[in-house]
Amino acid sequence: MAGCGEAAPVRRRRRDGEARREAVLDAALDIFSTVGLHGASIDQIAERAGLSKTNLLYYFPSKEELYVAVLRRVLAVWLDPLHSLRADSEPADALRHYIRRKVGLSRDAPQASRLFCLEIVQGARLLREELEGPLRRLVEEKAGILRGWAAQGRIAPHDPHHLIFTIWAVTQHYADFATQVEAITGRSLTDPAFFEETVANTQDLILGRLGLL
Amino acid sequence: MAGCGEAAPVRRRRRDGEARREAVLDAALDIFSTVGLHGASIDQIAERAGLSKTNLLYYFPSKEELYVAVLRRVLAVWLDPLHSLRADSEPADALRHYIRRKVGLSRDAPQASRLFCLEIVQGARLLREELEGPLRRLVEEKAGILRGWAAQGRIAPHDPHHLIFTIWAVTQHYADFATQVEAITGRSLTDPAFFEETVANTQDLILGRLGLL
DNA sequence: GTCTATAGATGGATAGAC
DNA sequence: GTCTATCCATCTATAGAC
Repeated sequence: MAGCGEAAPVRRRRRDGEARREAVLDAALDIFSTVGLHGASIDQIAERAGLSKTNLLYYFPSKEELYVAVLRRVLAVWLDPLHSLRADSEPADALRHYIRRKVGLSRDAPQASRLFCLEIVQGARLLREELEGPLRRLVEEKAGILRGWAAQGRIAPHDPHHLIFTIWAVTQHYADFATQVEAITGRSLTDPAFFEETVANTQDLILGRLGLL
Repeated sequence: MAGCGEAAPVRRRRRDGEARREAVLDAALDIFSTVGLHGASIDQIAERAGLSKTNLLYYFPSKEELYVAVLRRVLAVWLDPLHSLRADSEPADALRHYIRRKVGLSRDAPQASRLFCLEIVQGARLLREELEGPLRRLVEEKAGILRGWAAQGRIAPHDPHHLIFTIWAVTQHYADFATQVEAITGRSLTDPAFFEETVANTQDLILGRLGLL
């Protein structure tokens, strides 16, 4: 056991493997969100990430496991803004802020939104437990806050589930259906004026519904 | 050339071939809307339609042409309700009716909505001309009607594009994200009470925004 | 960790008989 | 119009050298 150290392989920067995994996840998001799970090939993803197919399979054991890894990452980002709805906030401010963040995500992470959309539309085979467990609980908690505000007369009576779905539907539409929005209006969220219009329109819609305008 | 008639092949009911094509299109909609273009195999579609793979390829020359045929059929259904927005209607009635029809489509033809969604989310490679041509013109016409109503003071000032996108986003959400809606609420549009709630909620949202409540 | 080579399976599409 | 047989491309995943 003497003489260890000399024969050791070149040591790259620590966490280099982690960076490589991240690169693969980024590339996979790109591709999966454009052509779906079945339309993507490992080869294609590997090429975009700058490594070989075989090498990619060293980091992720199968295409499906890579896909799920990307999905989990996306879901975390996607759920994050909802946490900012707190019982002790001013309802109008909190909702304005939430809507702005959601539209911001549609602008800054449209691929994440699209991948999530593809998975849900196709039945969420690989995400079902996440939806029925953590997501359901989170929505229930936030619905409780909305009901509380309504009971205190701070916002108009309404169905909190439908309200939340409405916010999701409208804000994500500008990412998921960006192709259509652009075909019809010639504009997209990367245009700052269009972004602000979209935020304002959605805020007016929701706050109006709750008697906050 | 004498004696014709005896040797002729058994003549099936007229338009039998057409019925066969329809069966294939139905099966293809089922499958494509669940697993996407690339996730579907001709074999699978043929089996569901009750014929062989080779035979299917007799009716449709390739998988992609079959896919496009299904898409065109879907788009026609999808656009139809918008035609009912007419300048000579009463704004509140016309919008209520339009929203009810759209939610009705989400209940009765969710697969069509999902297939359309999948195609748009993935960039509408095979539908782009349809979007930039006919759809864009149709929306422009209806936006004109909304602007007219606003100019006459019959509805509040607003951006007609965003208004139309909002209606689409919310109504289609209940078809496209039905999995998520069901995971969270345990309910779906096939439940008549939930259907009516959804219609009423969307109508209130839109009519409220236009000062019609 | 990265490579070459290849196994093993699927699936789109065609040829040609009936 | 429908069938059998088959070709050929693609793609996932593994084996094994370095």
